[in-house]
Amino acid sequence: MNKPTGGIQARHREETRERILVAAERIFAEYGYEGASFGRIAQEVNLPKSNVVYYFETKKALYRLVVEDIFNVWRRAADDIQPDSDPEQALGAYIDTKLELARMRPFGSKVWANEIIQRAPIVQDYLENELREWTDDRIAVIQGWIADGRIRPINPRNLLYAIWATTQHYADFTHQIQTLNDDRELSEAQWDETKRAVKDILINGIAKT
Amino acid sequence: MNKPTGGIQARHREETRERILVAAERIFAEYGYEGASFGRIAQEVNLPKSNVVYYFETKKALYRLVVEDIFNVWRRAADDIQPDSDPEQALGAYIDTKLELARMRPFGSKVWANEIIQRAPIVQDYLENELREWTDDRIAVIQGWIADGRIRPINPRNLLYAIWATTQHYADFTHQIQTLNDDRELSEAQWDETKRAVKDILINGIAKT
DNA sequence: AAATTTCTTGTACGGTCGGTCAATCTTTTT
DNA sequence: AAAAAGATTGACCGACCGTACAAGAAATTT
Repeated sequence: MNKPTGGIQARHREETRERILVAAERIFAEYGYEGASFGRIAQEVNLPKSNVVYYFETKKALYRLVVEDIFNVWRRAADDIQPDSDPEQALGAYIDTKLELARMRPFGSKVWANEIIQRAPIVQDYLENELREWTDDRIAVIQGWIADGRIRPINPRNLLYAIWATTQHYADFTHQIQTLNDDRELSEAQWDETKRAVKDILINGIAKT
Repeated sequence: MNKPTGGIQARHREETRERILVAAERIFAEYGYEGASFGRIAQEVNLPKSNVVYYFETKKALYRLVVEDIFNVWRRAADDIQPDSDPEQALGAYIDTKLELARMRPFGSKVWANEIIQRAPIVQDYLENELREWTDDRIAVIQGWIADGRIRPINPRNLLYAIWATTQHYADFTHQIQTLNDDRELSEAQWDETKRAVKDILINGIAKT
């Protein structure tokens, strides 16, 4: 299906689609599903509205691609949570990666948050299948760590939620955090400190004494 | 300004305003600011659209009242965080109250989340003033606890964010949590377990060893 | 180079929305 | 009971939105 480079047209097509997807992620994040419009997205990428429609057919289809993408990125971030990993190391790396994603892909996170807040009208099937399965797997791993006495017996589900909540907070609530940081973006040093502190708080909560 | 009971009209007025506000909180939460409409809110309370408009003039004004309300409820929840409180007790009570609010007022939390995600187009002044001041006060208290060696030296700001993120997650992501709970609401027992687990994870992260 | 496919773009349409307005009804004030 | 103030409601308007469509331009295939 994938011609090596494709003709001029095929290459251009992919570039344009990608540009639109990036813009759409931002617009959906900042205006919500209803508030976002083809018009605004088109303006963002300097194309006529009808051209954007040509590439993605419907608003819903475009939105779905954006939501699925961030979900898959997050899923990959937890690949290292395995039965034979060192718990503190694996969870620490997971937190680091999630925070890195909060920084680099804040709009995707916001779109996801919006979708869930509104009861997943578009991607409920994703939750029922991929997310549920994936979550149960991770919980089983953590359960195993507890059974082996490698971490304190905390509720794995609530631990996972705490990690998701805390890491995604730095994406979804960026604006609030910046306002409380004298309206300035977090500096490199502040991000490092955040990673340190989040791991400190969450992982200290599970480590064997 | 407050006549004891007011006439029939005044009492009815307050009742109607309150009914509309409750409905609006839900509709704004589930559809977002743009997705919510006077029409939908009116339908919810069984009134003609023009009557709802009569009471609140503009959509923005109605929305603002909803957002300010949840903010004030949250603010009151932290009254016990004082220099001479016992840190673990005070933070534990704060977490309990925030989780109770996540359960009882999930829509308010969702509206707030939406507003922040979209960069606070309506209540930015609130963030710059009330929120900033209030937050700095709480941070100063926690800083004091650390200076007195009553808790481990964690970054107070990140601790506060972790508490907000984790507690509000149970409101904002209710739908995801329910989906991962076999599409069922959390039971009384599960809420108790959640309170226990969240305090366990977060407070264990700060306690002196 | 002719035929075909893909892309670009302006126009138009049916629908919804926030908000206005005037007519009517109800309550309160005088 | 007359007058004034407040509440209810349906009709309406201009703006915007998602989407369909047609016609031409560009690239690809034959």
